[in-house]
Amino acid sequence: MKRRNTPTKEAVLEVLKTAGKAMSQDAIEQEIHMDINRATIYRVLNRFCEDGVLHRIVADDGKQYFALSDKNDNNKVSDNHFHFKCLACDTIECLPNEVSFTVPNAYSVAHMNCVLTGICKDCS
Amino acid sequence: MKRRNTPTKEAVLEVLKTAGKAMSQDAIEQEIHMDINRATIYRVLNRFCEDGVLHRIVADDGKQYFALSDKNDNNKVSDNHFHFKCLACDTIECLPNEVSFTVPNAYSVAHMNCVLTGICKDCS
DNA sequence: CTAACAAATGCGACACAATTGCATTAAAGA
DNA sequence: TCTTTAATGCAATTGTGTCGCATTTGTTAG
Repeated sequence: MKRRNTPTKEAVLEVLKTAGKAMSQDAIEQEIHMDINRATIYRVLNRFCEDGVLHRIVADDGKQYFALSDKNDNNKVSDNHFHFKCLACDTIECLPNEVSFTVPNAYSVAHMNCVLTGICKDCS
Repeated sequence: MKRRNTPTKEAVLEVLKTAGKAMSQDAIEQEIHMDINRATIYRVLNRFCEDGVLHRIVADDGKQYFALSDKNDNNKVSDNHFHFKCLACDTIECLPNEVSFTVPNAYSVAHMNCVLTGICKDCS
């Protein structure tokens, strides 16, 4: 199952890079100046998540948002940071802060999804 | 808009108290031994959230889960804790750990939704 | 350059969570 | 008991995300 380069993939990545924020499928579709099917965009986004290019955030509106994964020096993906959803401009951005937590004994954590909601610097 | 006591409200609260965990609408409906409409359960849950009796967690499956709000000594609601969703038994519980975080200047936080996913103590 | 294979796409239908409008029922106070 | 209006049931609707299947297109081998 080798991946192929397609105009759709490039366009989606380009939009996300330009925005510098997490975006939902419909926001991406609006921003792309091409006619791409909804299902295709979802499939592209899901593949990017599988490949570690993007990571998925589920906001408290129940919707999925996608943002570029930042890789550290060892090229290891690290997405254990907080996300911030602004109530005013309705965007989601990745905060630099790492999430620090401890869990009780015998619990093991595979994944985290932490979203803070409020007013961002541009809207305050 | 004064609230009234109804069998539905009592039943929903009872189920959540007994479970001691966060539950979704369909899980609550299954557990209640009455025939209550889906929309009604949602309305009851939403009212409880408005009144601070329950708090709402949105898991990374995009679904809403509801749990009793724990109030501290001053009867002030404090729901700034982590939630843990077990992949094995598919339940969500409130962890005792408070979420500690800092946000960049000029950001203000109104609400948080932090869910850790993994294997809980009963399933490991 | 062409042919062949399989990944990617478009389209429509579908599944599911959650909400809403409206008519009806029932809780609570007078 | 009567009145008021919050709460409920029902059906329809909205919105997000997925899936099956036929078609297109990227990639590689010859």
